[in-house]
Amino acid sequence: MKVTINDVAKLAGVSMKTVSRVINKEPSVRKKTYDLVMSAVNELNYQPNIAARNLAGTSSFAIGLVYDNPNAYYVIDMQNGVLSRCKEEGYELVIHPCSYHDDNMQEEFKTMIKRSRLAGLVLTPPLSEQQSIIDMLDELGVHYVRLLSGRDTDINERNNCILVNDYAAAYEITEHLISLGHKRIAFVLGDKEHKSTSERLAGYHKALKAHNIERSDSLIYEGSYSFESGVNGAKELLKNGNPNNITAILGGNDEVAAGALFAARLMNIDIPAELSITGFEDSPFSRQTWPKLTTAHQANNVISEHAARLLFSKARGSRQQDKDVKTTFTPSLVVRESTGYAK
Amino acid sequence: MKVTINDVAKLAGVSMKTVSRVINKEPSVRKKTYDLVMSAVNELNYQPNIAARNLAGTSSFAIGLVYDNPNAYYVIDMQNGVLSRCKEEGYELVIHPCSYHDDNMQEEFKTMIKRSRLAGLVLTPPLSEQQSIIDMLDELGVHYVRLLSGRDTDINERNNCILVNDYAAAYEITEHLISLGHKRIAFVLGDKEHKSTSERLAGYHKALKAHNIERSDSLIYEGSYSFESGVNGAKELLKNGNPNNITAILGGNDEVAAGALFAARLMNIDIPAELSITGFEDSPFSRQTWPKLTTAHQANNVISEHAARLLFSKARGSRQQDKDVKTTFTPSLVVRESTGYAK
DNA sequence: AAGAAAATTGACAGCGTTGTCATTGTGGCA
DNA sequence: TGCCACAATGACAACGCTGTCAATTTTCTT
Repeated sequence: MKVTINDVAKLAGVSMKTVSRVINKEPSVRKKTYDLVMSAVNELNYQPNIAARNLAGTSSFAIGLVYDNPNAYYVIDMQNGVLSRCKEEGYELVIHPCSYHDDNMQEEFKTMIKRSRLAGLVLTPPLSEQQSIIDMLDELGVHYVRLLSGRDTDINERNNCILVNDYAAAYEITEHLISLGHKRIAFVLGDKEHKSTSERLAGYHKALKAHNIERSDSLIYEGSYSFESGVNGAKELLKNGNPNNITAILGGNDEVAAGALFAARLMNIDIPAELSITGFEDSPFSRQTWPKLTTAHQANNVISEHAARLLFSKARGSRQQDKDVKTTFTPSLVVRESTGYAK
Repeated sequence: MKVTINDVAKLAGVSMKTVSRVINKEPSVRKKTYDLVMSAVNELNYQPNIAARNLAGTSSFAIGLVYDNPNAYYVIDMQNGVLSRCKEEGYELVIHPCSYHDDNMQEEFKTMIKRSRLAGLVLTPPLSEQQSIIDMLDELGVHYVRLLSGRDTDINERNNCILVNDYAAAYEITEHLISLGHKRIAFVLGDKEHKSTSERLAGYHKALKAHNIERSDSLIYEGSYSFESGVNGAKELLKNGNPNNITAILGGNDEVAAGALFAARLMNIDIPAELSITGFEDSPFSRQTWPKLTTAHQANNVISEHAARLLFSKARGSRQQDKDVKTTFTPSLVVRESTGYAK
């Protein structure tokens, strides 16, 4: 019933170890032997036993994805990207959502790492930006790759990071609004624990400056990456008859923008005639509002796939830094119906 | 560095096997011995090696969640529910999205099952409703629990199913609309491959009949569980000046309802003054549209947690059918702003 | 063509648990 | 008290693979 490595070895007429070499794609196996073994593998439909490999080998055949993010679309994209790479490599994916607010999270996290002896971890914001976590992983000697908001110049982040250039993207979005004649542009920020928040804010400031538009703190609402925050932010910014003459609102992400849209509707404000709104990320969200959102496209599944790629190439030993691993991504502007000329 | 079962045994002054018994909660260990071992476990902060347990034991310490569902909120809820149970039991969760359209999916699926020797599987619709999959799993002798749309009376579905009574929920939703005076109630159906679609339709029919309202095929749009389908369905149903005098639309789920809402807005139809719309599932979606959706609340995370519960209780050997496993769930009506009196 | 170096393969001992079965301890009953 | 049944524990061999290192074969030198 169960086919083991011995059965394959017997059929191929080689030693068990040689079969092991073949399935692990180790070098120094003659082509002829390789083919011989592979045909035996196929004939018997052999599936290596993961548990045995984990036990005998130094590293395991599973990687972990760690996140603390309430945004379902984001998480699913991340999972799918990493998963597609895992499939390719014959690894399993263990998902590990956790809450960074939780005090004993870190301890629990450590336990789980030690238990499962994962081959590596993909960390997403904001955990990827938390120094204490990084330190712990370094101490434990675990391979990991961090997904971060950052610019090309941030290469001091060693070589285990995938950077998303929110700064440039925010610049582009802001400039788009400016080009439509907007000058009083508000910003509903995301969680301040996320580096993306400060990066996006910095990009926005930079664009304002480049076009000689004065910045004002009264245009900034410090919120979080949620629909509710978008609602509250817009309400706050526009209350009392919009004293700041805001003509456009940058949403920290698509959810926030959708929330702002919602609030605008409650206040009978027409989008985009009276107010322009933009999102960030281009999640399905941005196509399911009315009107559809102008946003910055960020292919989270592609990004996370590259994160996994980088992780595997690191875990395999840094023989070669895979060239097809792209380590910097810049979201690009997608113009839809939620932005228009300033009134 | 690494603490093994031997270290614990030595410290506790018992044999390795006894420690094994304790950590596996096997009966027939004296209380005194148990405490002795446990204190050694705690002192050394011992973590059993999962790989070794998998290899030596008959079943592994991970379960799988299988889904083919584009709805991110749904998937995340499912994952989180199962995950919370896994944490409790010290198991890992391996996620396995797959596409039932894909021809070699089944083969690939089989391979992965054999590879990872999972302790069990939680299957979600529509895969849980696909006979060929069930047959394959039976043949492989894998434990599984199915999440299905069905009624209490469907107990012929052996005892490894968790039922969601969409029939009753659709009845309730439809009755809600009828009580508001609606008589021309349209229905944008979900994918026909999903049993929930026919169940929801049946509940709707039943409610119409109970209130002597004639049914009409011209009020039914056969779509799928997506936003786009909701848009198209509503457009189709209401086109040419709404010849069927539709005053309410049942969305197959919240996404569909959101799509219908979107379409209505494009057609300048006021919700709920001119048209009532309802969703299904009470996903975050239903609170992020304007107006918010009347829907049927379905706690997917709770449901999936119970599915995992059931799976564990089965896998442990059917000693006792855990009484705290609830196997039937009926979504309940949540009235929000998208429904109103018929005009 | 012999000898050395390099490439390829194999033998064998773990990896850290659990299953099996044998051994020891404990309490009940005649 | 002595014997038996049964509960509690232990010894030891798997589980299916990989790491190590030694043996063999091939290739290259001169």
